Amino acid sequence: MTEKHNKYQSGCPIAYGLDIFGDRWSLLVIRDMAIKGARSYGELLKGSEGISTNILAQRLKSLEESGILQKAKDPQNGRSFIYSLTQKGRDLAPVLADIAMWSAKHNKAGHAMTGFSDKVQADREGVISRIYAGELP
Amino acid sequence: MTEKHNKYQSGCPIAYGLDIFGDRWSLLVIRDMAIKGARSYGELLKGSEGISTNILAQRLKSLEESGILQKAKDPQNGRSFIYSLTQKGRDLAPVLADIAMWSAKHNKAGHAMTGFSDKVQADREGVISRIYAGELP
DNA sequence: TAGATCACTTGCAAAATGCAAGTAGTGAAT
DNA sequence: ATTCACTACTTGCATTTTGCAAGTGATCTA
Repeated sequence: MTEKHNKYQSGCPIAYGLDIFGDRWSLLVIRDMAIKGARSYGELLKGSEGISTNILAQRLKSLEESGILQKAKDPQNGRSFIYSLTQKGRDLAPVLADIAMWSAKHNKAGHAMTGFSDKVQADREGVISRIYAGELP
Repeated sequence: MTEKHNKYQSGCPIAYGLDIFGDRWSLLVIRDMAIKGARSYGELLKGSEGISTNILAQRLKSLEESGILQKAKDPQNGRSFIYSLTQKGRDLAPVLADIAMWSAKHNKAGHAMTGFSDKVQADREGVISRIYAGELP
């Protein structure tokens, strides 16, 4: 795995993160894996608010190259692959948690998927440590 | 201020956040205001890793419409404006802090602007509460 | 009152995105 | 053994967004 994505490299830690997941879809893919337990291409395609298939393929490749996730053959089904977050990917749990808390506070129109916001607000640390451990929050 | 940006509206709290700041530049603008204390168009233009002027203008408008920041005339200088984060914008401090902590852990090549990472690692809560209060971390 | 500042806007090329359709390698059923 | 379906993509092309360079207009400054 090689670090790429250095298009905007500046040494700033915020910019480093954005260089990897600072686009419309990457964090949604990570969310689907971390929070919803999505593991296959098909699940991710259905999960991410209508991401198109070419963009999903591109993001998966890019996130794999950045060490956020890994791809393995499904031993149960030869035509399918299993995507899973690496520790580097699971370490983004606090970011997901804080965005959810921020939205819970500021999105007055929110209604769907409040489950995660609720869990985070009730027990932020517990949610984060479950994601760290590779479990569902 | 009207809530727009509902292009991808799904009700998910993560998607709500990404809808507002899920692009290459918005969080960098917010970072420059929250962490570096940037207040004018010119400072933001110089601060954000080479953002182009049309994109900066666009983002400032969009972030203002989303209630993240506000724009006021500079009473000292009639040709200049003062941009400042609203509480909604300052509430993103934990997100910035966690991205910085994540990068500190995973970006082995990092060197510039480690000051913020160091501060966050030493005293995350202090950094966040100073940003909440509108101070520099 | 001429020149510099500041905050943009405009025009155009280049890149990223979105959509629809197609492909390749299994697996399952006949 | 062959057809059909499933899974994970790839490809082509139109649309949208971005990036760069240059230009505009309203202050301030000398």
